[in-house]
Amino acid sequence: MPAADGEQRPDEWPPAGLAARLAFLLKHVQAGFNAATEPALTDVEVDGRGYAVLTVLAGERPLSQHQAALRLAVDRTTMVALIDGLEAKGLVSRRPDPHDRRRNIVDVTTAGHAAMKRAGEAIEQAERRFLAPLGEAGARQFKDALLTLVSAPTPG
Amino acid sequence: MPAADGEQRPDEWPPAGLAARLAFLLKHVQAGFNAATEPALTDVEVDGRGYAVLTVLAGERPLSQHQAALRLAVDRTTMVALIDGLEAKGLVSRRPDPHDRRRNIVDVTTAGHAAMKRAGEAIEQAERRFLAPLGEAGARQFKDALLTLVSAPTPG
DNA sequence: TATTGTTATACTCTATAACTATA
DNA sequence: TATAGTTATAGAGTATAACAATA
Repeated sequence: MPAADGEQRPDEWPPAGLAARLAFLLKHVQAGFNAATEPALTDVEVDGRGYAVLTVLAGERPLSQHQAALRLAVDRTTMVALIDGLEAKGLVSRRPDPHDRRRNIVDVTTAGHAAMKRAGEAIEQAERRFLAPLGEAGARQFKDALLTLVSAPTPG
Repeated sequence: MPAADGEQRPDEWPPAGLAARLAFLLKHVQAGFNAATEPALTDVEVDGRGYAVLTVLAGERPLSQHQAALRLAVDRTTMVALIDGLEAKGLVSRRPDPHDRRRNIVDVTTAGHAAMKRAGEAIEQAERRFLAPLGEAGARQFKDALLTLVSAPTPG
């Protein structure tokens, strides 16, 4: 993505031939939302990824690194760095699973819960602003559609 | 994205805390659609990106590399490699702009038009399959919503 | 001076392979 | 043998900086 914001748009946006292409639309909606969310999280200790990790860890406990990785659909090697980052900020802590010492159980600290709450508020506000062009009912339908596709068996 | 397909999903998918988070939904819908599209394009000479470049070049002529880059919202340095790839396959050709010799005008060759047509058919079929869980009206509404967001002024 | 194409370079994100320790 | 965490490494994708040619 090229500066997504600072970059000027051509006269015709989106280009006529791609205005109905799902891949193009998804890519740029995602880029637009990420660009809109980033500044909203500058005051918080976590970015969108960190928020997602905290949310999964806080939602279902206790969770090992690998279990959290499965729920987020990221590789367990990716999870290592994510947890490292959160742990360095004191937002989570690792401890060995007493029942299976191969595993690290990851707990969300008090500071982690606080950061998650603040990030969540900023994110939800960013979502409302971003989805405003759809209207309230339209935004709800849009999210429902996304959820349907994400939940769909194989293809989604 | 971790093998998106081969990877097993956890019991709860998407995780409860993220089922309403736009970034998470967009990321995984996009990943799912890309995974669904890729095999559909194995027989064609272009991938999704190449198809998008061809479509923009064929839709509004003549276009320089930089103009095409603006329409696709990619950097002009990125466009160089994209055109290189298409040119190596004989799908586009570069020629200097007679009115401004700093510019390369990029033409879609006959082979390029043929590849674009075949890719377009495969992609549209993949879209229909992927969006099937929404129903016909739902799929149309979903695409309309994406287009609205992509077209929105600054935030999208 | 500014713009276009190009190259070299670097950065982000994430996966694969291989190692250690546990099971 | 298989799994969890870790590390090192590599690949994809894309950006920034700098240069040559042209305007």
